[in-house]
Amino acid sequence: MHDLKELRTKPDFYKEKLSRRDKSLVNLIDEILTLDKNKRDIQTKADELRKKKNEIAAEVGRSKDNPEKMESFKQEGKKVSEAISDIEKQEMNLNHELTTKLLWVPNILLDDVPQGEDESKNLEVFKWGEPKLGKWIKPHWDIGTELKLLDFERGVKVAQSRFTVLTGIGAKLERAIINFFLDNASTKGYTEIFPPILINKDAMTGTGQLPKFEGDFYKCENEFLYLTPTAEVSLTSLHKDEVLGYEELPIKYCAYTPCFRREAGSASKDTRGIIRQHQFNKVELVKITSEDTSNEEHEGLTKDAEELLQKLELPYRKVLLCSGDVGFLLVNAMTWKFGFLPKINIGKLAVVLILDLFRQGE
RNA sequence: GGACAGGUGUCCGAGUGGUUUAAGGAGGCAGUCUUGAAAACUGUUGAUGCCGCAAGGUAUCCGGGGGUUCGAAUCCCUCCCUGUCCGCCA
Repeated sequence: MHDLKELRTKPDFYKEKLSRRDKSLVNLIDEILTLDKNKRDIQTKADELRKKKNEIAAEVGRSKDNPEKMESFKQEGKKVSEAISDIEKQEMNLNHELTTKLLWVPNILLDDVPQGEDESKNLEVFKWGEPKLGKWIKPHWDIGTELKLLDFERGVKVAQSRFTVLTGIGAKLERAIINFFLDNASTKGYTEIFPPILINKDAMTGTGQLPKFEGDFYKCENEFLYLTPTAEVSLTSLHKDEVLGYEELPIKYCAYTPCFRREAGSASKDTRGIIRQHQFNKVELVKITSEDTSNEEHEGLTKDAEELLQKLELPYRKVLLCSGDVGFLLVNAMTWKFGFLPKINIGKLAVVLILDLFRQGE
């Protein structure tokens, strides 16, 4: 969540930066500023009333020996309390509306993000290897089924469509890749973490997943827990509410978790095969850095991840996403387009500014 | 799932409805003493919002939320968390 005070002090800066994503965000900022003004007015009024309440309550205490006087103070106090209760309701509504709106303000993009509305303006920055095309080309769902690596029907039997069962070599391959990624990360100095798979609401909100993506997650009934959509949530929340010294940075974490997404609203998109699953496995790399080393740490992280593709001899193109294509939480994003299937992202790498999650230490 | 005990400031810890301030201690900071340090003594020391040019004022904060009351850390309800014991069980 953005700092309201910052936003109040330099609204034009925010408007300019945010309109790179979407012009309508300017209006959102204006709405927030108006709400903020109202909230502060109401709060001042409420403070005055509460002061009066405190004074009257003290008078009641002092007039113990005088029942008549005491009674009259009590009556007065009652009236003030009622007025406070009214105004506090307004205060609460305004506050609620204000934080909700604030949570809907996306992160500010870094300057190097190319301007553009859709993926046609994305910028290819690097290319590695050449895809080898042959007559034997088949879609992965055919190969997977024929070699008995993937079983789509039985996934439905156990769960639902878009839950796929990996069998035999397929299961072993999945496990091997996870191990390969984790081991590689360990040699690069990332501390391996095995986090909880269920995540509480605070962590989900702190990392910006909520309220924007509510509906995209699986949620436990009668519990305030969500199935993790990405290990990023738990890894960055590990240090929630902590003050970190510069000497502790950068902190480097890696984690394997299964990830769960409802993929609501994307019913007809990339449904075939294992591209867009409700449950998938991911090895996540996270660095917590100071602002001044952020860029070089990001570059290092990119390299660490890219090395895996090269070791696996997978040709790829590295693409910098444009302003219209960068996700809500991200300040910039690099994505790897895999082989000759231009539509498929095999990974996305981004600088994520988690505002409100860390306080800056001295 | 059941029973009990807890959750108070940077930390420890007192506080079962009221007189201006959440007692006291530790730690931190400043000072006195000392060649210097330690000890001792004295003083000081929270966060956040709002108003104000400022000095300052004011409100909120005792796990979260709600309620009772003129007044709540304190009483009631509810949820979360921690500990101990019991039951159940992949």
